[in-house]
Amino acid sequence: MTDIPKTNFSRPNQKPKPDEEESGHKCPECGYRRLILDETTGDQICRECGAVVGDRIVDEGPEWRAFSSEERDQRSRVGSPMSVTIHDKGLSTIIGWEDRDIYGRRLSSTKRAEMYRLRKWQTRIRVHSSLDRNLVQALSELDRLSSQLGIPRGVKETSAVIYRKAMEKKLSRGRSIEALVGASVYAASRIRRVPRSLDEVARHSVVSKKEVGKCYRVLVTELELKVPPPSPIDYLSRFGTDLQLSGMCQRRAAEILTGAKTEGLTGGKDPTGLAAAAIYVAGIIEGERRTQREIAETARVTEVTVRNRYKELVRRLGIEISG
DNA sequence: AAGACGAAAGTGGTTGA
DNA sequence: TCAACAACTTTCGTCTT
Repeated sequence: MTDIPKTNFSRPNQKPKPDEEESGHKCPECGYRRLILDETTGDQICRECGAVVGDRIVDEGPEWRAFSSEERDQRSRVGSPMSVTIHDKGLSTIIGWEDRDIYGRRLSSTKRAEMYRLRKWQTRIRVHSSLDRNLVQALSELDRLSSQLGIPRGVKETSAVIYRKAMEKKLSRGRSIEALVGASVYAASRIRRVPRSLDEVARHSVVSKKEVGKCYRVLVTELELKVPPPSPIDYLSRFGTDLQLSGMCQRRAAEILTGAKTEGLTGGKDPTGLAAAAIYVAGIIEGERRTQREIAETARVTEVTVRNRYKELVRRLGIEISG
């Protein structure tokens, strides 16, 4: 009756202790070895606590190519590249509150009055409608969620676009910002073929999986989003990186999955489970064996699923494995 | 001792009457 | 709306390396 519950490491939500050997480097914030590189920003993002660490390359966004001096003049940089993830698309200038000029001298009274007027208008214009206030909140939630999920910048931008479209269609009425942002992120990650599962999104959100799912369905139908069915191949690079597998091994896994698809083994099956199984088999073939438990944990499925899928793959594709 | 295996029962989502 | 169903999970005892 009073049995102490046994530790079961196959539980998908079981967190490894800090300092335990995991993939990636150690996060200075939380101690987990869950740092992953966001190629688009060069940031190291912790998949555990969402901390952004490492040397950030300042604003490496598009510096336009110029082929003539006129072009150079026209296109020389002013400020950061425009981004839809900033509520006013990054075009605003913030007027400081101090009544001093850039040299620290006090301003004349007429100048002071002018600055006061400017500031007043700025606050009115910048966040002038409830629509904008909603966006400000949504985009900060988007920031948080996408950094926790380790989502690349491009996907984040797509999420922001989807969210804006949802706002235009007034889909935000009666729905929570968090759920709508979660749904946008989920949709965007699938559209851009770096899928996160509904589970993963919901795990880092304050709203339930059910609600995110409901919002997602609304988004798809109302915005007529073209969302491709998730392919197990899309998961390979993420899982492969987490498990520190070579590119060769990942390619082998992709081959196996392609074979499985032509054999009709993929229908109705959990794509993450299939990807996990393919990685298991590929690991053995390429001499980079990972245990079923390790793979199950990174793919967030159970060992049993990995086993069932890989047995099926081996049997139906006639793959010989040794060891 | 860790990893792999498979049976059996339970769970949540989809489908079709 | 409900039952049947397939896929997946949980749990656990056993075999293999």
